[in-house]
Amino acid sequence: MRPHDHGDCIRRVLDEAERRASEDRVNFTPVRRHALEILLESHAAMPAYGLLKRLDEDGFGSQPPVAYRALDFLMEQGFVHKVERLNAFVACMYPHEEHTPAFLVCRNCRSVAETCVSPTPAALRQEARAAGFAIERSVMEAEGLCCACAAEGGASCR
Amino acid sequence: MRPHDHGDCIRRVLDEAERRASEDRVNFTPVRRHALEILLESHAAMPAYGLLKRLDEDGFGSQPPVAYRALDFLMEQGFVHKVERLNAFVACMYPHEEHTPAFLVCRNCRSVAETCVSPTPAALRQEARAAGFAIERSVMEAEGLCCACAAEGGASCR
DNA sequence: TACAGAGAATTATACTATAACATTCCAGGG
DNA sequence: CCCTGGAATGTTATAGTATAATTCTCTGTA
Repeated sequence: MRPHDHGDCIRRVLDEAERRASEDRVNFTPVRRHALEILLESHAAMPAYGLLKRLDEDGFGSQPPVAYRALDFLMEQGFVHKVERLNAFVACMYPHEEHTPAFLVCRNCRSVAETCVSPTPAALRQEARAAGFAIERSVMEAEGLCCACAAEGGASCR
Repeated sequence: MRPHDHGDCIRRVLDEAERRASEDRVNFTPVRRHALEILLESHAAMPAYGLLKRLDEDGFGSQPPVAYRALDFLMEQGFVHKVERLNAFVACMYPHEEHTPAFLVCRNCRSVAETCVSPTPAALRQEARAAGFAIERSVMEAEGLCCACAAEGGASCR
């Protein structure tokens, strides 16, 4: 992850989410909003039970469905992606555009850099067409070492 | 998945795995081999506990590590991939070549068509370079409807 | 024989996710 | 005003996925 004004980056995404939610007339309830805020705090992927713990601490309830419902909503709206490789979740950095998310997942610090590979790479589209397969969504996940962790020889970067 | 001579397809992959294993002097033990055979029986993704059940029925033990150890080995050797989206495993159709696996996962029948998108798509490689991220492995997963299921209007194809 | 290393067995537990059903709350129609 | 239907939430229970930790058992070799 490159250095950036994280406060600004949070605000920008949150504003966009707010705008989109009211535009689409979907119910951006407190628990949903707070879940998004928590995920926006860092660019690391957060497991569902980590999110649940935070939500519980902040008074939103302690049972798994609390977290999973919020996550389902946020994913449907495209505000959050699941990083399958980690069974964990990250706030989307590009909530304003249709895209095929791609993740650079650091195996050391679990930071996740999201980038758009848009649209689906031609090679895959072509394979799908040849097989008569109708792609509805797709994702790419790459695992490796982020810049910071590589610099520290694999030690933690946080 | 297109129709194909599945018996031949199994034999081909199994032979190749056998050859590679003896070449690399890795220990292709009975449980490991049998796990691969089970996964080769179909192109659908099999969950770890489904594999475990089969291994148990065939007398290889009933505890989770039985399956996970075999799977770890097979994945290390590149004979098997994990389909993260499904938390399930498929035998690799291209064990003879270095590749970035890509999966076309049918959301209806769970069949998995593997294809190579080789090497990592340029767009992602470039993003990674820009971020100073060192990719060690990557995978693509697309979800949608396979040919057969689409033809049946979304009903089961098996 | 003694030892080292790989693989396997065993036991226990941690983590991830969903099913199923009850309750609350609020907007829109009668 | 009531009531009703849907969305959201609360609650309890359980299903499914994965790994930790320890011990055992071979087998090849010094």
